[in-house]
Amino acid sequence: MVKPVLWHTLYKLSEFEAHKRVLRLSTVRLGQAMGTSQQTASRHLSELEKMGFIRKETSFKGVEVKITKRGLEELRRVYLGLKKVVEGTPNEIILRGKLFTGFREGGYYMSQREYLLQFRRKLGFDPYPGTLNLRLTSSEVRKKRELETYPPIIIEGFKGRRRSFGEVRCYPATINDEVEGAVAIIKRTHYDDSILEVVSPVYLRRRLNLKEGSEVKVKVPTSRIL
Amino acid sequence: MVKPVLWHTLYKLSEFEAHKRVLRLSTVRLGQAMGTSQQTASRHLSELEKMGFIRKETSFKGVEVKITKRGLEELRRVYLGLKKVVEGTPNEIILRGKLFTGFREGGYYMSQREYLLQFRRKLGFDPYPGTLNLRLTSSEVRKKRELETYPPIIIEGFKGRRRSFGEVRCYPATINDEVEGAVAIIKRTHYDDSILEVVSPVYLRRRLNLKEGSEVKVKVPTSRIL
DNA sequence: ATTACTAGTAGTCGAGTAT
DNA sequence: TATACTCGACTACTAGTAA
Repeated sequence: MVKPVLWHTLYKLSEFEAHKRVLRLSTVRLGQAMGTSQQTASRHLSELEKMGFIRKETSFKGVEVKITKRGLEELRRVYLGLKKVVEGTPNEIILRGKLFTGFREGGYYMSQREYLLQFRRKLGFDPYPGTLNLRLTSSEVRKKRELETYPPIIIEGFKGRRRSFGEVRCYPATINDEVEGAVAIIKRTHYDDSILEVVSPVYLRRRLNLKEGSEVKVKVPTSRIL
Repeated sequence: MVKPVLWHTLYKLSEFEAHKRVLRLSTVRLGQAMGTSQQTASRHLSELEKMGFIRKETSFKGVEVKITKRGLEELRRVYLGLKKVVEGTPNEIILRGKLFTGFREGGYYMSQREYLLQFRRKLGFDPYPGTLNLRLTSSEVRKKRELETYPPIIIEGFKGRRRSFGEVRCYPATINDEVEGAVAIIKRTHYDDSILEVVSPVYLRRRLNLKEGSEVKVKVPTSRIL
C-alpha cells in the first residue's frame, strides 16, 4: 500500500503533467506546490522512485521527473474508485469487442477438472471447453478496467501435475442479449489489456452464429455486487 | 488544504458508500480497512468532522458516519484532476442549456465601468450589457464543474459606491458555432450550479434568433490553457 | 543555482485505559 | 462491547549545510 503523503506527491506531479512528458522542475518549486519544504519534496521523489512510480534524473540544475506506467496505474486505481462515488454506480457495464481466434489456451484451461468444478459451483454452469476471445478498442479497454474494480467471483488457482494454474476472476454476463455466461479474467504474466475472454455453457460461435471479426456485446450487471 | 492522510480516510469512507447513506461501523473495522489502529481511525473521524467533511454520531454501539456535501466536493475536486490525467484532456468542452430570463442582474454587472475595461483588455471585446442565462441539466452541470477546473481569465472584483462586486471567472467560448463570446462565472453567495451565464459583444437573443427555452450550444476550447 | 545528507524537533501513531 | 483520552515511541518534518 502506498502511503497517503506519497500518493499526494504523485498526484501533484500529475497536475504538472509529468505523466505525459519529462517534467523539469526544482524541489523548491515542488515543495511550494505541495505546501512543504524542499527537503521533503526531494525525499518524496526518492521514495516514489524507489517504489517504481516515477523515474528521476537529478542534476545540479534541477530534477527531471516522469511518471511511470506503474505510477499511472496507481492514479487510475483511485480515479476509478472516485468515479463510482462522483458519477454514481452504473447498473451494468456493456463491453463490445470483435471476435478473433487466440492460441486456443482457453479450452485447455476450461477443461481442467479443478476449474470445472469451481465453475459449476460458483457460476452455476459447466463451461464449454473454450473461451471466446474478443479484441477491445481503447474506449472498451477503459470500461474493462472499470469492471475490474468490482469484486469478482474468484475461481481459485491450483497446482497441476506439469504446471500451476492461476486464479480466474469472473463476472457473470449476458452475451448478445441472448446467452448467459461470464467474463473470465485470467491473470497472466504477459497480459494484454485489450483482450476480453468470455465463457459460457454453450459453444457460442455456433449458438450466436459468429464469424471471425463479428462484433459481440457483453453485458455485465453490477447489481449483484453489494 | 486537507492533509493527505485525512483525505485518504475520507476516500476510504466513500468506498464504504458513506456518501450515499449513513454508514454504521466501528472504528476498529475502519482502522483495519485503512491499515491503521482503532485510535487513529477514531482521531481521523473527529478531525474530518471538525473540518466539515463528514457528520458523525457516536454511541456505545459504534459510529454513524455520513459524508457531507463539502466532503463530496473535496472528492470531486480530486476526481476531476485525475480525470484529466487518466482520460486525457479534451480539446473543447461543449455545454448545452436552455435559455431563460433571470433577474437581469447580468446587465447591471456588465455595465459597470470597472468590469467593462477589464473585459475589453482581457477578452478583447466590450460586452453587451446583459448576460444570456442558460439552465443546465445535471449532465451539463458536471461538464461545467469540469470546466471550472481549468484556469480562467479572471476579471477582478472592485468596490463600487454602494456595494462591492466580486471577481468574474471567464472562459472564451463560441455560442451556437457562430458568435464569439465567453462563459462568465460570477462568485455569488447564493450560487446555483445549474445556471450558465454567457457574455458576448452582441445582443445574442436577436443575433441568434433565440426565444425563451431555446437550446443554446456553448463551445469552450481548452487548448488556450497550458 | 541546484540536490540531498545530518541532526534536532514537531507531529503522528498506537498501547493502555477511562468512560 | 463501544469511543476516545493520555503518553511514550517512532515517524516524518525542516533547518543547516555539504557537494
